[in-house]
Amino acid sequence: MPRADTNHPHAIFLMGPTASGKSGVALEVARHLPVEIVSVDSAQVYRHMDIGTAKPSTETLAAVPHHLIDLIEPYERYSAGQFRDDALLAMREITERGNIPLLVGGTMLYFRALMYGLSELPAADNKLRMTISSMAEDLGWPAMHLQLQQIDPVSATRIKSTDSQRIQRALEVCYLADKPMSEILTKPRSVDLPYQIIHIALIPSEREMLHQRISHRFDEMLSLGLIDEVRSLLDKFKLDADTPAMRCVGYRQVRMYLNNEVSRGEMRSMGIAATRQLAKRQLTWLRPMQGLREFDCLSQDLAQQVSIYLQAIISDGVANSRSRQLPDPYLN
RNA sequence: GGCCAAGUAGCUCAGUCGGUAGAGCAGAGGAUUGAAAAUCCUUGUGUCGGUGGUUCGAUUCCGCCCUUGGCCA
Repeated sequence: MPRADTNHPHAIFLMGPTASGKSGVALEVARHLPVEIVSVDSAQVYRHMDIGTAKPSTETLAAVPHHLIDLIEPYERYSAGQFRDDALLAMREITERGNIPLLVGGTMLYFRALMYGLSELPAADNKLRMTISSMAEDLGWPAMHLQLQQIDPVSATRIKSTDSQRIQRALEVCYLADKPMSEILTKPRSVDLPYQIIHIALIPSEREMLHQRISHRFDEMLSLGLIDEVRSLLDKFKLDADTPAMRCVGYRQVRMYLNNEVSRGEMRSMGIAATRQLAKRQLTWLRPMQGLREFDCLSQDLAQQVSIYLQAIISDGVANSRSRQLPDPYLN
């Protein structure tokens, strides 16, 4: 469990589902506190993917320092482990400048990786993944699950035989490490997060309202030229359906439309539905977290509320004590 | 106005040779360790358009009406 030392500098975690207004809140906070923003977003790391990822405008990026945006090309791959390294480095540099790191985003696995660390698992290996995928194509994933059962029964019990992605990862880890993945997971993780963290969550009091915002926002993206953005992406890079970048919400559906797999109307409703489902999964991460300060993202003066709250805590010098008591979700 | 087809879950539709019904999608809940905006799990009671008739029993068969398509005038 991360131990908070009051000598440690502050850092702010601003978490919330898509379309909850995180960016607006962050900007308001930046007007009152010496913060630099660290994006916690697995889609905004891609260059050339601006409209569909709701990336901050160039003016905003110029006005307030932002980090971990536009890191890689759309054919490249990012990861939770890479994020953890990048974020810790950015945070250190920010505090060395005398500023406060403000981590803003909706990729909850990344937040978890920061808060609780990651086990020392081997990184992804493209060649091995391709080998496993082509084997799975011949034999089917249930057979691959059986294979996992041979080499790592503990993981095979935990992972469903239908969960292709986790079966692949587990096999990959077992082969690369030459031991069962489950064995590595039992070793203690090093959690080195030398900050007093202030946890904030933006939660909608009414789901229906968030849904309305989501569909408005998707239409807005379309009118800002999302389709052209995806088209030029596909022209430039030859991305197939299962590259990580093309699995992003919106991009996947527009790609299907450009491929004549669905009509424009279907593309729109599928994109909106995918965004709603994303928001639901993000809320599922947030719900059981203890020690969060929650704000209703539908309230009119949300940005002011959060900003005032943060100014009060930071001038006190001590983060709220509850935020130090987050239980480790990996221990049960 | 006449003929034909269709009206079943929020949507698209299956089905019941008469014993009150089930898929996909959407929605809801959950899981989540280097792809995570990913991947996966759980979750289906609805005047079967209305009304009258036949029948022990009608969403199912018959009559009439309503609505929506299409064709003919």
